[in-house]
Amino acid sequence: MGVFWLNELPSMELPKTYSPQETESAWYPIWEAQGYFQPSVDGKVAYSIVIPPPNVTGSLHMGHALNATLQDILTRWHRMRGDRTLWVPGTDHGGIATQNVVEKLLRSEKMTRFDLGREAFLERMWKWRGESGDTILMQLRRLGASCDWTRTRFTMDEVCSRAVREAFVRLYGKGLIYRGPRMVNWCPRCQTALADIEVEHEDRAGKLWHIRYPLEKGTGEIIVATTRPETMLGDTAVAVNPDDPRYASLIGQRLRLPLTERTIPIVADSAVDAAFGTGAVKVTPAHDPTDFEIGERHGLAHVVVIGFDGKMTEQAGIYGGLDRFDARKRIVEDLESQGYLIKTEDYKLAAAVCYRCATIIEPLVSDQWFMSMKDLASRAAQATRDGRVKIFPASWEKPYISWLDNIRDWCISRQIWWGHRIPVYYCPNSYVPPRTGSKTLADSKHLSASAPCSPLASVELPERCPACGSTELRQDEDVLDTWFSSALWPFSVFHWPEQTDDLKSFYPTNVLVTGHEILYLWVARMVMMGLEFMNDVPFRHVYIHGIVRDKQGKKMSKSLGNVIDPLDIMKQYGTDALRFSLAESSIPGRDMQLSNDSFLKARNFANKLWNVSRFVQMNLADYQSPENRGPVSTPEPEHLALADRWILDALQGTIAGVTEALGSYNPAEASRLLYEFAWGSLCDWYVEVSKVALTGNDPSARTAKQAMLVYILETTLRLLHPTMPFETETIYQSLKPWLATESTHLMIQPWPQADPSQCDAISAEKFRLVQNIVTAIRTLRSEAIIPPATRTDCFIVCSEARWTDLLGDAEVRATICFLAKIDQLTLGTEKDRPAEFLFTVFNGGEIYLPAQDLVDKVKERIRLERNRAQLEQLLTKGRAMLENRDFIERAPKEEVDNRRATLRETQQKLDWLARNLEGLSG
RNA sequence: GCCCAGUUAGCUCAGUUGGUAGAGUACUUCCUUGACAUGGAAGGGGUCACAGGUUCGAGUCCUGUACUGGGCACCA
Repeated sequence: MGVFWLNELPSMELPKTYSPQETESAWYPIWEAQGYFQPSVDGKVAYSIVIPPPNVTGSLHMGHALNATLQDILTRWHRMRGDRTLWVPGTDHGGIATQNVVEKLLRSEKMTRFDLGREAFLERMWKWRGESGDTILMQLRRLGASCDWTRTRFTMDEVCSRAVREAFVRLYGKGLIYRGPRMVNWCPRCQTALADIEVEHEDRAGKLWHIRYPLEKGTGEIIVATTRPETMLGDTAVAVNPDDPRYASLIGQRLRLPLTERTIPIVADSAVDAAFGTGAVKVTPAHDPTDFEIGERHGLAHVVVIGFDGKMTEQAGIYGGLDRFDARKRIVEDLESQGYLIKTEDYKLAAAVCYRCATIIEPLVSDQWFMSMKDLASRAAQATRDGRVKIFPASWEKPYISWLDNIRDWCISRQIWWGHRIPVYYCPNSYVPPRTGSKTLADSKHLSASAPCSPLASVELPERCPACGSTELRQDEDVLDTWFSSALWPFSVFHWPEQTDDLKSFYPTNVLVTGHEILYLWVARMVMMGLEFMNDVPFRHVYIHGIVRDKQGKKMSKSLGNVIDPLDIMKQYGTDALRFSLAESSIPGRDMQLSNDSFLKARNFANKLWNVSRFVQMNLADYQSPENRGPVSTPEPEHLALADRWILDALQGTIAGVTEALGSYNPAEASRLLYEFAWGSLCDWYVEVSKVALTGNDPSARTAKQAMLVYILETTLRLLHPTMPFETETIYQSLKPWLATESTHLMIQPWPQADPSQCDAISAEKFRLVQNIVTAIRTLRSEAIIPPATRTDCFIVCSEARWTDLLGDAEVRATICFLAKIDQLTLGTEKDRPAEFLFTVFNGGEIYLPAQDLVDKVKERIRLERNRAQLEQLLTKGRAMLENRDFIERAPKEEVDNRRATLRETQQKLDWLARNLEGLSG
């Protein structure tokens, strides 16, 4: 339970086993209690992020975990950099999605929302949201999200609601919001209109029915094809292309509409593609957007045969009352039995479905609220064109701008109850829009024209109609699209329209972090609203991350049953491992497939970090941190050994690289660099090398190494903290006795600064040679199957003058001996080489392991022949290149020189090999 | 139909300005040595989807093809 041992045990030893569950639970409340999540008052510049508010429905899924992890990495990083950092959390009421959840609950009680009535239903909604609305926020805490919870918002709290009303009233006043009858996408299941962008297209198997429409007079006929035969009852024309010779003579004549008593005209319209099907189209103005437009052009009547409930209307005659799909079946049967059905084809169609419930959309004419988008959209597009809103990765800019350029007006009214009710009021003398589904187009036009009072848009509940003084005011029944309030989120969270300090300090925010699936639905609209109401963009950067997919590349979804629950991963591998894994997989511009391998890798990395920290700590017992050296002491240059200079150089590269990667929204690169440094450099080499000094009998060398280890580890912890906050904080606490600092928590330590003075390319190259020699010896031992426990002597012939000093250095020699399990290392010339030996080469010379009884001459010969074959291949390739005159003449001189050097090295190695092979046979 | 990505080791994926292809995992061999077997050392394994082109040189740049995924439009 918790990490109380940290506070209770004076030794502060890290437990032997890394168990994330124990170390992760304690820090969050401590950080929060310290007020670290709130913006510091003394930061130089503000840095703010506003969370994409998750719906109050459901709980944290992997997409949320990714989104939140990336935001938290940025937030923690900027906080460490000393910025006045704020991450605002909150939730979205989620409109239709949330209402659907509660309606489902009602259904299990055999009730509908209409049974309850609006008021009781909304009570139910609020109760439900009170019970489960904060679940996801608790889970974000669990993930480590360093949000400022004192600023938590909900899109339907009073602060946000007021902003919604204010925005609506202002837009209405400018004439940018209007109401009117239009053809909209209607979801018969959700019982509401949807915006175009809320309609998804799914490929579904369908049929194309060919139906014969006989001419009213004479014996001719026209064959039309349709995927929705039930709409034929609402046909008011058949259209053909004016240039289609097949039908030229028929234009203006009338057809008998099968199954009805009606006749309909044949009209010519250029929207008809003569090449498709029969070239003749049945026209149903009341039930199809294209037909609606044809109908407008030709003055065709609307015959509404499908109602808002998805059932056939009275106008559908004997089919009235049937569900639209049952009616389709019946109509096809009747057409067939009466000889009107010519043929039926299989047909693949992109069905328009509701993005919330996948029900097939019915295009219907209805009276709705719309928002004019052209002007707002072009300003938004301009903001990206001139760089005020930059999108990362930039490849999303083109589709984003193209969407804005081709925008159509936004249907913002919804016929649901959960949401912001439209702040428009009607008196008895004003036009009242027809209740959806009950009136036709013609009715509402009439009512609108004759009303003496105008509807009243008002932020606060008005007392009376300003025109006629009536106090009998009725509010509009519709609620706003949930994305309307989301669009105001970046400033409504700061109490707009109040000019609060927060609004002034933190708007515009620095970055919006989101997936590309809501780029248009949400991001574009925030930019438009920000420009409109704040006269500035809502964020400078849009960081678009990938969508989490499963191993088959499918989007994770409950219905597919392929979800990986982040809570399970946290339980199994730890939160830090989950975070690291998400960050490391988050390649810019690409969706990610998370596999168990990825979590495993991250968990093992966390474990490695834990253990190297234990190693450092176990070796600090006699170490006193130097005083008055600032928070972390860099060892004095004169005490630095080769390996120290090398790791400092590598650390500088890592600091610079990680900082650059985070700044360019590339957490995968940052994670990769940290993994490589921590594991590949620190653990694999530096720690091993340090054992020589730590176990040796030179106290000053020991102390210097201890200082180095503390410094390197502590810096690594800081670099890793934004990604793995819990583990790094735990380790940091255990390291505090040696830090010579008043520091409290790692979370608020400064981000490491790259220090060019610590770069040391020469030492780096020297150390690489040491690595090269050690690896060569290890390989040799492994190939010759010398057990690790067996120590041997080593004889080196170094033919590069520049390395002889290095290999003469006692410390370097001790290092090589330790790492390669060598007893006695001798430097000499070729003529002194031992008589019996194992042999290999490195980039600067020859390595002999004098090992008389270990040499099996036959095996050794085979081994060396194999090595020779490899080298010869390289040599042939290298020679061919250098014999190519074009290469010599055209390639950069440096490149050619490099090749020459490499070739010389290879040749030399080969010579040595050949000579030793001779020696072996002789 | 248009546009955008992707195609690299058995698997999951990196690869910045063109210069002899990398990681994790899996596999083989050796090792439980006082940080770590959730580990260490070494090794095998790749015509970088295909076909052209540019270039001294292409995984990387250009064109085309195939397949996969995504976005947009049409869909009577």
